[in-house]
Amino acid sequence: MGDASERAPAAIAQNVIAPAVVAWYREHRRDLPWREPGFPAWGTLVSEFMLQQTPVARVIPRLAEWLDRWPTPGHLAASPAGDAVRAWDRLGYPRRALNLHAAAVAITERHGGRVPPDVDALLELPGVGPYTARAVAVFAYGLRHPVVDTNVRRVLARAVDGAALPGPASTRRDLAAMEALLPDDDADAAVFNAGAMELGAVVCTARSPRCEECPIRSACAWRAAGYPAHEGPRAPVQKRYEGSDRQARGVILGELRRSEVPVPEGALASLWPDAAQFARALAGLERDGLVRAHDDGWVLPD
DNA sequence: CACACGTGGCC
DNA sequence: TGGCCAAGTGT
Repeated sequence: MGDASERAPAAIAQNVIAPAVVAWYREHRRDLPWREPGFPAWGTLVSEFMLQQTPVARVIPRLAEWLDRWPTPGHLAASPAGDAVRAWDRLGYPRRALNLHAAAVAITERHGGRVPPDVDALLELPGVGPYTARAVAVFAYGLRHPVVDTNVRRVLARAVDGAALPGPASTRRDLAAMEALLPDDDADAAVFNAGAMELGAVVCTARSPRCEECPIRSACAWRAAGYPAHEGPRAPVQKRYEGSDRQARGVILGELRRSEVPVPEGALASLWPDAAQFARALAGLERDGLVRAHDDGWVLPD
């Protein structure tokens, strides 16, 4: 008896949620650069790197500059990694720039300069995890995979689980939950993935969701339950940034980005009041490959 | 699995 | 003001 009673809810959800999200997306999608027809797979990969934890609005101008300067993986691979870190500017988490450069080198050396379409090959690239690999496979190549980001996790938590917010992320469970809703057709599946992300980004938002505008409100388990408040473990609160090691790293790297010549360690140290913390931050940057020791001080990597 | 990892905008 | 949040990944 398990089969029918367990499969039925998923089948119903797939028949209701996906078509509604797809129809809504076709009507309401934002015009974003990476959604333009003919946008290259390389552009998709670059945009996904930039979008890892950085808001869309801040990514758009940097992405355009980046692709103008490095229109293919080969172009980026031929530049020093430090140039990538500089061009990354203030997008945050600068090791993403380093990873993107390393990915460009790997693509050039192992994939003939073409961004690979398979999830497994993408996962082997530095800085590419479960989200980015599937996003590229789906949005750049139209393959059928579930794509789960923070927006999708929230939509699923509400619409399917009836919870205000997602619990702790579990890649395996989250992918299975999205897979259960995914249309069979490749193209429909890709649009549904994009639509679920878009829905979470503009309607089913973390704070003040606009449920009146939601295309799946009639199927939403959270709504049916009366919008219960979040219970259970809260996501770990981000540590204070002021005075943190992260801020110290940011100050050091900012100075090196700005300079075309090696910066003496003393000059860097003068930028941070706590000497021990400065030393820790600099050592961490060196360990991450974001800075390199030079005869006359410190520089960005080659 | 928990935590480190930048930066800026919003309420 | 200060906490929360943003198309995650690596360890």
